[in-house]
Parts: sequence; C-alpha cells; structure tokens
Amino acid sequence: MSYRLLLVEDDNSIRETIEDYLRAKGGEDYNLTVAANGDEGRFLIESEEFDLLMLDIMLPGVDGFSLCRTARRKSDVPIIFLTARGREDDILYGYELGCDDYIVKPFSLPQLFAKVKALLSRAAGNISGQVMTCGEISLNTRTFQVFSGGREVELAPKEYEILHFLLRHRQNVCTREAILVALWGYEYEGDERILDNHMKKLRKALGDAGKQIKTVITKGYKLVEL
Amino acid sequence: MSYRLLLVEDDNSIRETIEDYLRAKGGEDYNLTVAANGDEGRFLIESEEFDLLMLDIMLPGVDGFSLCRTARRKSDVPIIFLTARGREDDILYGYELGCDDYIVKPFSLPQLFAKVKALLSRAAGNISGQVMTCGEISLNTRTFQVFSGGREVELAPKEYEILHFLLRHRQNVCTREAILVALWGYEYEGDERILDNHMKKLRKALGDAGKQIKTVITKGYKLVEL
DNA sequence: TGTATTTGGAAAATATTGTAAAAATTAGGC
DNA sequence: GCCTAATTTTTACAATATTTTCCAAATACA
Repeated sequence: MSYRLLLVEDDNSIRETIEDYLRAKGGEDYNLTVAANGDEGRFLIESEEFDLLMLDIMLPGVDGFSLCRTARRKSDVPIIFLTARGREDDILYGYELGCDDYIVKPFSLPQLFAKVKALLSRAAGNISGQVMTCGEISLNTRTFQVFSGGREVELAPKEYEILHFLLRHRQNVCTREAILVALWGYEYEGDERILDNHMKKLRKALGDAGKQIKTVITKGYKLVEL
Repeated sequence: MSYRLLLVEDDNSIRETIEDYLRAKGGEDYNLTVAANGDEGRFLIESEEFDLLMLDIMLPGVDGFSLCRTARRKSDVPIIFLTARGREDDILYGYELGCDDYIVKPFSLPQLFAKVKALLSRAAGNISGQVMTCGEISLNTRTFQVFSGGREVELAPKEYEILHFLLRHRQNVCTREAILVALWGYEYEGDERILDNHMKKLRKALGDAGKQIKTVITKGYKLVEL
C-alpha cells in the first residue's frame, strides 16, 4: 500500500518538478495527488483521506492557512507548508495552526523528500485508517457512518466532528479550548459553553455508549472504553 | 508532568540562550538537561530517558551524528539537529540517520520552540513517561487518571493538583506556604488552614495509600513510599 | 499546657447539565 | 433564482451537581 500525498501549489513548474522527483525517487510507494488552487485543494481535503499534505500558502482561491485549518478540523494528518514567504510571523502562525514543518522556496527537492519520509515515519501510528473504534463506538471516516452499540446512528455535522476529535485523542483529556480551537477555529469568540450543549446532544445520540464520554471537571472531556 | 528535553551544545552562549528561553516560555512544562560535549551527551542518552533531543553536530568528543545513531539504537525519541553546517549533504545525512528536523544556525528561538512543540505533539502517542509513581500511588498527566493500590480513584481538581505537586517533590517536605503559593498564587488572602481540609479529603480518596502522605509537624507535608 | 493538626458539617462559589427558543444554514419546490 | 420548510447551530437561562471555603470542635504533638 502506498502513501497518499496531496500537493496544493499553483506554480506549474514547481508542481511538475515535485511530481517528477517523487515518481523518480519514490516509485510506487507514493501516490501523489495535485491541486493547482485552493478551492480544488479544499475539495480534495474534505472529500478524501491523505497521509500527508504539502501546502503552498499564497494560492488563488482559499489560501494555505485556511486549508490547514480545514484539514485539522478532521484529522491529524502531517502538514508541510511550502512557500516563498519566509517571514517569521508567517512561519510561527503556521505552527500555531498545527503544521509539522515549513520549507521556504527555493528549496532542495532531496530535502523536501527527506522531510516527507521523516514525517510519514513519525506519524506512522496515526495514519488514518478507515475505521476508528473506542469501546462500543466506531466511526468510518470514508462513509461518515457512526455506529454505537452495533446500531448506526445519525449525527449532526458538529456532533460528528466532535466525536471524530475525541476518537483521535481517545483516552486523553481534551480541554474545551483544544476542541474549540480545532473545530471552531483559533479566533472563535463566542460562548465557551456552546460545547457543553453539543456534548449533551452527542451523548444522547450515542445512547448507552454516550457514557463513554466522561467529563473531567475543570479540565474537559475524554472518551474512554469503560 | 513535564517533558524531558536534552540539549547537547558546546557553545556556552547558545546553550544559555536556549535554556533561558525555554524557562521563560515553557515554565514547568519543560525540563531541560544540558551537556556541553559529546561524551557527556552520550552518557546521558544511554543512561536516561528523554522525550526530545536537540543535538549540535560539531562537538568536542563524540559528534552529533554519532549521538543520533546511539539514540536510535534504543528509541524513537524525536531528534532535532542544531548546527552551523547548512550543507545539503549534512542535512540529508542527518535525515538518513533518522532525525526529525534540522535547524541551521543562526536560528530564531521562537521557531525552534515551535518545532519542539510540534514534534512533541506529533510524537505524543509514543511519549514514554507520562506516569508519575510513588509507592502505591500513580498519576497519569495525560489522562488525568490517578490510581491508588491498583484501583482508579476520582479526585476533585484541587485534590489532583495537590497530589501532582507532592509527586513532583516526592520525598521532600513541602511547606504549606510552598503549596499555597504554587496552587493558590501569591495573592491568596484566605484562611491558611484550608490546605488541611483538602489534605483530609485527598487522604480519604486515596484510601489506604493515603498513609503515604506524611505530616511533618510545623513544617508541612511530604509524600513517601512507606 | 499551649500550639499545631485533623475532622465534620454547612454555606458559598463554581461547574456542568438540561431546556427552550432565536438565529443561521441547508434543501427542495415553484 | 427565490421562497418556504426543515434541520442545525447558537444563545440564554434555569436547574443540578460538585467543589471549595469557612468555621468550630476534637485530637495529637512538643
């Protein structure tokens, strides 16, 4: 099975150079999908599963930072920014958004490739399989189906995203802040308690298995196997 | 529980700059050990456990590349090279040896710090020591679980924090004042005796293992193994 | 005996959950 | 396209539950 990589880059020559290099060096091990603009990129990120993203920042349409936020809403996929902007602020902002690495153009292809390999091996454990399970709850990231105690349940979009987040961090306590930042975005200003409400609905929708979501007072929530 | 980082760097000023920055920005969350030469570094890598290594390459004694090999022989610990050598070959060689990232001097401290945080969070699943133990009591800072005599116990937030503090200073006497300052803050104005009450509840919650919290009259409390 | 600590209980402060309705978004029909 | 109906998300507030604090009596210690 090969790694599925996504490259979002509007510069044709860079895109093709990377494509050629990966094909030459990586052969069948890497399956590269490319997008030439942000909108295409977002569509792909939302509809498919990748093992690593390489994102240009300045793009026609949606920019790379937004793509990163979109990706982080649904997964922990490794992300490398790939951009001409070498400004300190941009780089730090990228890390704030949860990127893994940052490479400034013009860059060396062998170095990019080395980073990609290092990150894939580091993330090996979390490569998103199709089905995530915890106790009685399971979630299929491809079909967006959720099963609780063997029965399929219908979740509202936000409920699905929250459950997905909890599954990605199962056993760990997720602070309200962490969930809000991941799902609502860094700059969300609204009521903190909004999450509690969604939790209630999620628990209710999950029925008996809702008990697997434990509240850790003053800390947040965590998903356990019971 | 804090992350244990190791920095091997022979340049005094760089070493101190990083130390100061981490202390200022990371506070108690990062526990930095430093070594000024390769031999010291190797001894530490072989004898202790770290959550992340920052290695200079050109060092008196054993060089950074060798340190990386030594570390990889026994673990998957995240490794960042930190060096003046920006040569392509060196960088690629570093990745060959299994490093995670490479930062060329002179570098920006915020960027280094951002990389450290990103890597630690990426490697979170594999981080070894999240558990603090003393006798029959153990505490997991990732899941916020506390076990006493093999059974999980539920602690109120203040109780958890007090136990966490005692574990961080196990075997040492913790004065009332030290605990109050650490957990309530300098400006706390309330009753001094409040701690006694929390101690009572903590001991009760821990059951038999509550006996491990010793009162040192007129001094404070300490956690022992019995 | 005087000082320090422990204990129990109740009030005060916080945090979480439940309910309901307003606002925003989406989907379908015309 | 535009409007309406249905669903989802957000907001606000009331009801519960939990935790923290305070106080005073009881106990232990030097």
